[in-house]
Amino acid sequence: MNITEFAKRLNLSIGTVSRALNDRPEVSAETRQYVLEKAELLGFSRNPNARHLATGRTHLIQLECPYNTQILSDQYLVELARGLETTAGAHGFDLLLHLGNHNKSKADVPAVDGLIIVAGAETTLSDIKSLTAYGHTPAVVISDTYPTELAASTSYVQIDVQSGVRDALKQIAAMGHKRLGYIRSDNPSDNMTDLAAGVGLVLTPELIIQAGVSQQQGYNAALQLLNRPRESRPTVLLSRTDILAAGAVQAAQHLGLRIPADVSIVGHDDIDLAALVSPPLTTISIDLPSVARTAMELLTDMIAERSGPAIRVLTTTLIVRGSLGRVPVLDQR
Amino acid sequence: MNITEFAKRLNLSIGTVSRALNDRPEVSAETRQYVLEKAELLGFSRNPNARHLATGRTHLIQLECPYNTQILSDQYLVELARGLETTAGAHGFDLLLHLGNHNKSKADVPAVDGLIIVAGAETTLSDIKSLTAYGHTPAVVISDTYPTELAASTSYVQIDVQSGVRDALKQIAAMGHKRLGYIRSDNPSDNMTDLAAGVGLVLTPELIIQAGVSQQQGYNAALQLLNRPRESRPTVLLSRTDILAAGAVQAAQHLGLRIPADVSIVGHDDIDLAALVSPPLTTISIDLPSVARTAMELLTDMIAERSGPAIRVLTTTLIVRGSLGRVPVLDQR
DNA sequence: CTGTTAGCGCTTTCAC
DNA sequence: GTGAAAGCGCTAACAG
Repeated sequence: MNITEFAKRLNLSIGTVSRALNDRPEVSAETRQYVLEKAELLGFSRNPNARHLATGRTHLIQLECPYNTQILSDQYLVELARGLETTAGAHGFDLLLHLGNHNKSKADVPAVDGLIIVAGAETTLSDIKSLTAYGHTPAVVISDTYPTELAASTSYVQIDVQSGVRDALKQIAAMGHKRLGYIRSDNPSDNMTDLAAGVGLVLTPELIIQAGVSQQQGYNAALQLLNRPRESRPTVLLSRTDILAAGAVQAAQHLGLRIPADVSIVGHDDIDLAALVSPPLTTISIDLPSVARTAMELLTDMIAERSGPAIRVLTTTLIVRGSLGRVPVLDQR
Repeated sequence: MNITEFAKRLNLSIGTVSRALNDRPEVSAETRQYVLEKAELLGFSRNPNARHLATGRTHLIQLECPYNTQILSDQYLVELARGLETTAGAHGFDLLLHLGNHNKSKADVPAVDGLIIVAGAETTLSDIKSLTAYGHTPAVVISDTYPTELAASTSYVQIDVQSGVRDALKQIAAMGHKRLGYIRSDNPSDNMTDLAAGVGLVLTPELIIQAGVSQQQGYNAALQLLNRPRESRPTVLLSRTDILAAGAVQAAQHLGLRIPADVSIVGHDDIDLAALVSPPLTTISIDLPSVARTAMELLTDMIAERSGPAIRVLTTTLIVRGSLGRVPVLDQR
């Protein structure tokens, strides 16, 4: 049944029915009530496609993820998606999922009101431009690096990883550690050495391992670091993600090292897994619900043209759990 | 720019342009080529909403997940979603994500061509009916239980958990185990006791624990089972999910039990995690890519009206890894 | 093979 | 406060 037939049954014009259904102020309360009741009764609901065409809005937001990226463990992704969906729902939007594993022809881009782009290490400005049809579709990019150039109609939620890392390093130094190992993912652009130096820790190149994404890769990297001779073996490992850290925990255990008595391990992201590993991971927490909320609010504001593009920086914080302890006595200098 | 203006610039009628863009056979090759080139050049692309209204199709498939369900670890969900998206993409469909954590008013259901419903323990037939608008929208339900009643226009991909469980139990029995512990999730309807009996294993009620979903819950359940007096302590634990099994592994290790020398552990689902735990989990594998492919093909066939609702049963298979071994000598009878 | 035109089902002016 | 009618931008049936 379409609105014409429905209106006919109610002896009303389609205009009135439409206004009632859209909660417009011009209809009398009784009429609105009557229309709503009848719609329920007769099982009438409007054709979304027709509304989309008439209004130019679909209430759809596309979540665009890179296919394989370091920070995105599956848990991270799901936790973020849940947060986004909740906020989106509160604003009347639905989430369209693009995991980035298929190359669509530019022709049949779905009609979305906006995009949330989760940036990976390889996401370029030109990717963003083509996704947003050169700024025609409002978008929010979630990234851990500061945007070098701003695209039109594109906001940024920048996750300031440094803030939490700095806290972690401070804490690590306070615990007496001198030799830090760093298991990093694929992102080449971080200045961990400088940050470490800032708290008096020396991070030499041999103690930095480019690991990747998976727990297995974290395991291998940690093995390599922990198999060094005792006097140059790091007493604490910092990992770019919790998944890598979980692998590091396994590696330590396989080598018969106790955590944190023999070696401390610090993760990053604070996904659910972090608290479940044993010992639970001290980790640098990204407040994902708050990332999701911020991103979605920037986006809905732009869609509603309440405001233009903006940049929000969210800091990360250290969550202290059992995997970080004092430096072993033997390694105190 | 809309199709009218675009056609005008090409000195063609909108009909011809539309046919060329839709790859219809009635246009000459040169015209089609010309239209395609010009579209690219002038940056013209059709308004999806107008197409949706005119064709009655959106090329959108809604992925409906229960909010919190036992089988669905985040990894399981993402692996399934990736598979679905790949197959959907190959058929020209996009995926709309509904994680089920917001209650939408029935009024603004998005316009989708079909649904994939991941059934949880609490998903009822009436849930399915309301999601599909009482069979008006084609749907495929992915479930591990056999549907009691069929909804109209609704196909089923049933994951036959029993097949793999039977294999696992056979293998467990062959390894000499007598006392089996079972860590189950929230789904009350399984006949593990009967299945165990089928291979000569006795599964008494005390050795079945209703755990839940999380790794922590698996840990607790395993602790409870493994803390029993030696002569009644199970020598092998079977878990309903890999996440629970991962918790069980932790519990065993905390109790100083070696896996599999002192206790064997078997998981379920074969998510990526299973191979990464140490020792890697023997687990009952659900071939998620194949679940995804089957579901999506059933759905696209129904959408295209190539075929009606159907039921496909996919079996599970045992993947043998390090966490399952022979029964300890002391426990041989 | 191409042009013309009638819908698709709604929203939204514009009258009254 | 309500009705009538003009779009929204496309597809597809119908002529030619």
